[in-house]
Amino acid sequence: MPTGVKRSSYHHGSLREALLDGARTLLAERGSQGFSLNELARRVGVSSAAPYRHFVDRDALLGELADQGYLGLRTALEETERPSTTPADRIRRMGVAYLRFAADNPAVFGIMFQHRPGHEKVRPLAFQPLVDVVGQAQEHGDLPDHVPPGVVARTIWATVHGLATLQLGQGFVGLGLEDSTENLVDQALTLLLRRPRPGG
Amino acid sequence: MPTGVKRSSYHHGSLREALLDGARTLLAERGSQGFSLNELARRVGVSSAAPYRHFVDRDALLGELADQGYLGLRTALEETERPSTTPADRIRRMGVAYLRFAADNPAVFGIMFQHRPGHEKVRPLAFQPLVDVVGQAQEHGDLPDHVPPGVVARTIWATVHGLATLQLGQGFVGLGLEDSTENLVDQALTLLLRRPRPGG
DNA sequence: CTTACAATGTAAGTGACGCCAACATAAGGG
DNA sequence: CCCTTATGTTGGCGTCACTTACATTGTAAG
Repeated sequence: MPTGVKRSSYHHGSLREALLDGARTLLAERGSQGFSLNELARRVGVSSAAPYRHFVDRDALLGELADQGYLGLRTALEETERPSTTPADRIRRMGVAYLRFAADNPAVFGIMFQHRPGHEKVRPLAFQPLVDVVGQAQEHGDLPDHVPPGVVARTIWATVHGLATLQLGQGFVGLGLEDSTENLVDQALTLLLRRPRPGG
Repeated sequence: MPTGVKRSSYHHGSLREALLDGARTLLAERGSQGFSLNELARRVGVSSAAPYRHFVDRDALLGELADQGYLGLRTALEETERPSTTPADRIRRMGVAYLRFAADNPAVFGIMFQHRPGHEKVRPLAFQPLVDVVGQAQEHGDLPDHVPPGVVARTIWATVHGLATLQLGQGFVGLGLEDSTENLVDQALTLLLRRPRPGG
């Protein structure tokens, strides 16, 4: 039964999924600060105590959304694969995809990177695609290979993650450096990658 | 009159400063999520309505702490100056100072980079020392000079900021890449700076 | 000095919040 | 069919941010 639709029976039928779906849109509207479990229950058409049958508390629900966010981020990074391009280009596309994901899901992105125990399990999954491509870029000569790929990937991740969080928090406003997402990523990664970008 | 000390007179005398001081320690204990204006008022020994004589709402108080945080971050970056070292080394020390600031003031750091209108004025102040040193590093040949210093500084900032936020959120846990703050910054900036670090 | 006023405190209350305990209803297996 | 378990509801607790009306004090003009 879809979110927000009145039900006739006492039991909802698929409340857990309805809560997760409703939480995503409520988060998009109100942000992670303004998110309210009571309002979510109200929208789904259920009492304010019902969600506690499916999630131990508010943080457990948000944590589940974060876990799903890691999977979504991973597939977003994986989907940057294209036939016959260089690893360096793939890294650029991953960076852009990362910023896009953050811009499209700002609240979930924020929750993903607050410290909540348990995320150490699922976060490496989103990190792995980058490590793989960095290894390829090292073989291809686009990145120094005297450093383990994990360390290089961590640096690239930090750079892209920093761009994403600063952009979300309007960190670049007021510096006189207005740029598009693509330029932001390009200018940053050009300093890290050894070869200049093919298109410029 | 210091925080938490009982007063005899009806008026506090310096409530505004006492609130800001108490807020810093309360934030350190509870984090920005668990921070409560009521508890702050209780600790300072004043009614829960009193803070509203000095701050329009909770966010205004936190915003003021964020503004002070920008000034503190700026001085932390400025204090990395040493006689007779290279600009590249100065950049490394700035990076370490940035991570230290974040680790020492995690809640304030988090508040600083959430989007709150007004911070566009004071944030460039903390950004400026880095821009200056990047310009020197370009003249010194440690960074490419065919790109404006602001753009290079933005990339370095993003990298260091990413390291800081990921470290705060335990982002590197579970990756099998445990490192000290100094190593984290060194390994990242070595990829950005052209010359290898003198010590290694 | 007094008296008016502005600044700064309190008390009490509002609606929303997260969460809990006790109870009601339904679903499903023996 | 009945009994257990899962999954809802009602009502309530304590806390929160914030407001309104009132109390107290510092200050400065008459």
